[in-house]
Amino acid sequence: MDRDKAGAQIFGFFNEIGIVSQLSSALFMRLIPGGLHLSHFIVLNHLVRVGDCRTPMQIAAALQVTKATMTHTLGVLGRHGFVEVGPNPNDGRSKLVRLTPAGRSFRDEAIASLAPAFGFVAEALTPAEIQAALPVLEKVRKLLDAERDSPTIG
Amino acid sequence: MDRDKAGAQIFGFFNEIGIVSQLSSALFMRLIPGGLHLSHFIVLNHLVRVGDCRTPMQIAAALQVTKATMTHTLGVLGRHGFVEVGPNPNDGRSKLVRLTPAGRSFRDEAIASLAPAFGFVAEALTPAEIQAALPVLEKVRKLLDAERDSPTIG
DNA sequence: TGCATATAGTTCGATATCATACTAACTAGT
DNA sequence: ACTAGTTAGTATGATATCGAACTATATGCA
Repeated sequence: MDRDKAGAQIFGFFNEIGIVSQLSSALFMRLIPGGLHLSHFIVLNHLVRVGDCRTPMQIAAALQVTKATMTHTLGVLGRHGFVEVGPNPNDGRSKLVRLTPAGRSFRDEAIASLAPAFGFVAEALTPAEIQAALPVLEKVRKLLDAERDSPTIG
Repeated sequence: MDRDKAGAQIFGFFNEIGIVSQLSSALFMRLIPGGLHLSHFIVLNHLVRVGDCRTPMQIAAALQVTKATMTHTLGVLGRHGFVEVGPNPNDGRSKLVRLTPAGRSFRDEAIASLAPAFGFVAEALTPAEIQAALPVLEKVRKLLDAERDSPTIG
């Protein structure tokens, strides 16, 4: 049946994505200095890209983790001196996260030390190959995002 | 610089893969019956696909997790009655994992209940799109596998 | 045979993540 | 104002995963 074949194919597709994600995360964590976890680096990188003075909830939503996880992650980054969490003048329940100079330079150095390993992959891949896969991945991400917000099933 | 641009592009590529992996895992776990973790299901599915009577190490290597994790996962599956772990006649250090009928039918039912949600994505995606992305993902996986076995960096 | 090394699996401690429950503070409707 | 409901963040307990140390078995070499 067509539907079954499509199902099997999409299953293999997600399986492959999961494996690649796992392998790239493992490579990331082997190379990142200071034993920081990938998720910690991602928060630093996010703050650099979108600007700091975000609330924990904003970061958690952007990075698709729970707020409890974000509390934990910000605690780790704070203990490393990479972020500072202060009060939010606009909302007494909330807080504001700011990147410290140490956090910013750690992020920059981490990217520099990671670049060679991932450049190795980038060189083995043609730009055409990346361009073939990226739009599909983005489309899938949007589909999954939509499914998450308004489930068609359960 | 070309190299920097390539690095930025590959970074976005892996970032997108990570997000899709995370979202699809979350969707998976929302729908899988019985509160089983995705990793547990993956082991069941692996045993169905490659046949059982695998050793824990073989499964761990195929699924890219440590043997300690596999010990834990097989314990959970065993407590559910989905697998049985017996001695390995060929190697006294080792064991053999066998799927039980309950494990096999759980896997089948799980796939059936998962199919609609992922079929939703499959229908939004054209086969051409999947065929554009899959070979690239497989190539990246092989590159990362090779990098893991013989690191060019550190 | 006997010993050094390698491998399979387990155990243990640490950490990341989540779900749930809780507190504090904001918001809306009356 | 008050009250009900909502939202931000934290605390707690559970689970998945990993690395390192350990045990038992296997292998290779002298």
